[in-house]
Amino acid sequence: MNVVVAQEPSTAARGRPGGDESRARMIAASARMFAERSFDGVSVREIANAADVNVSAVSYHFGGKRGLYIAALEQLLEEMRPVGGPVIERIVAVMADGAPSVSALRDVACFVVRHILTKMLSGDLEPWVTQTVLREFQNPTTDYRPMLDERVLPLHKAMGKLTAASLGTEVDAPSTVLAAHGVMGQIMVFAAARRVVQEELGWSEIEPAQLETIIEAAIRGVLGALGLKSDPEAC
Amino acid sequence: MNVVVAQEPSTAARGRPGGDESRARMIAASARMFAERSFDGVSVREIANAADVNVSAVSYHFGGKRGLYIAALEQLLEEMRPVGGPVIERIVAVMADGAPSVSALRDVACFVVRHILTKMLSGDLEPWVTQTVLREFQNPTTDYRPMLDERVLPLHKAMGKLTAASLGTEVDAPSTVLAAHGVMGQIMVFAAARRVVQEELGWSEIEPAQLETIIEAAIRGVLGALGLKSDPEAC
DNA sequence: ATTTATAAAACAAGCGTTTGATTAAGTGGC
DNA sequence: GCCACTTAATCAAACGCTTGTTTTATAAAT
Repeated sequence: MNVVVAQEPSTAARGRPGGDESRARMIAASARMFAERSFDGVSVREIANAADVNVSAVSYHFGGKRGLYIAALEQLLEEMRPVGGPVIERIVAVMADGAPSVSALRDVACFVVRHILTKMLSGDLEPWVTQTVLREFQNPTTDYRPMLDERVLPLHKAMGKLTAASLGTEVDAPSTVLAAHGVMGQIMVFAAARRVVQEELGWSEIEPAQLETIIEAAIRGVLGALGLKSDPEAC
Repeated sequence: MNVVVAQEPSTAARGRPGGDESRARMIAASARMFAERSFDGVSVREIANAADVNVSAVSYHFGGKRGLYIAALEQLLEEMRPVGGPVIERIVAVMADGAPSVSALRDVACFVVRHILTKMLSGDLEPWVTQTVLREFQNPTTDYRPMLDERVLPLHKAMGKLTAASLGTEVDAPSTVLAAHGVMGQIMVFAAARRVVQEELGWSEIEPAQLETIIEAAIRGVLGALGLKSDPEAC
């Protein structure tokens, strides 16, 4: 996780410096631990050790363990922005000019699959970031509500528009919403099952060649599910 | 979760009775709690309260919290048997007579989708049972290894056979394995996202009519992804 | 002198497990 | 049939440890 330390404005701050760095280290260390072991599986002392701060720093800077947890989620939310943003923009753009052609729909569908899988499976995002998203998707909680509201559902809305245009159904029809979920399922399953896939195919890492194989398989499936000509080589 | 209490043989046991009932109640209460809040999020005292036993009963009967945890997982494993078993049998059966026809492949694919979704989304399995499976699929752990080895991977192997026959690819080719994952993703996404789907479509419960709508959408998507004629009404 | 941050120590609460006593059953001798 | 003994299960209390938070002192800056 890349954590940006806020640059102070030119007016000098008073007091002992270093709080920004400490807060950043605590957020970075804890975000990963919370993602991997969830809230109760991580102790304040472990976070403090990993972040190289005193154990009381968590209460001092964040008001307590839960405050740090919320701060870490907000950081994750920010990290997720480049995943769905471009997809939504591309889908909205292709719809802007009236009913898009089959060719245009295929191009968008190909882009969607390629972009999301590249973001999720290459080094851009750590695996546990996508794990956190998937867990929230599966079991929505109050804590992660913004993740759902601001990242997942808008992406789903956009996918619904692409699906409606491809299948010739109404955007808000249940069959469209469900088909869009099916399409997302075909993409997200590779994030969810990345370790299982690696084990089954004997891949120690997902290198660019393997990523391309996954993208191609996913494109074929998604085009097929959308009723578009499923020939990924044309992408 | 239906927990069966072992019937004692005709020879009477010595000692105070009731241990079987207490163990069953502890397993049932804890399985759900572990699924919802994972191991560290549940305390022995909470389990004891929910199961109406003394707190020391966990250590007495199971050797401790972790022993109970393992026992609960084994129970879940048993619960999952009727989900994948019939699917594997059906796929194996259709392959037994050489290359199946497209019509036969469609029938099997329809059955697979209908069976799995019916098991997962109707009252047959509690939502948190499927949540546990999905969590293990996403983040395989030592604890859940049998769930993966004995339930999930065999089902995936069978799905790979169906996929290879449908797409005309080699069973063990990476593209087949990945396409099979895509197909499973299209089905499992409805278990994973059941709460999100309910919220989006305004469904308070997934009644039989809604379940049928989901099944139909999933069948259409799966048939499309498998390159089979995607007309679910023919199922 | 003030403000901000850090550190060590302590606190109260909860944790999982153990201990010793009690209860509820069955068994065998008389 | 009654009683003593054995076995299995349950109970309340206690234990040692870990938890998140607070307190007080110290350090580093303006």
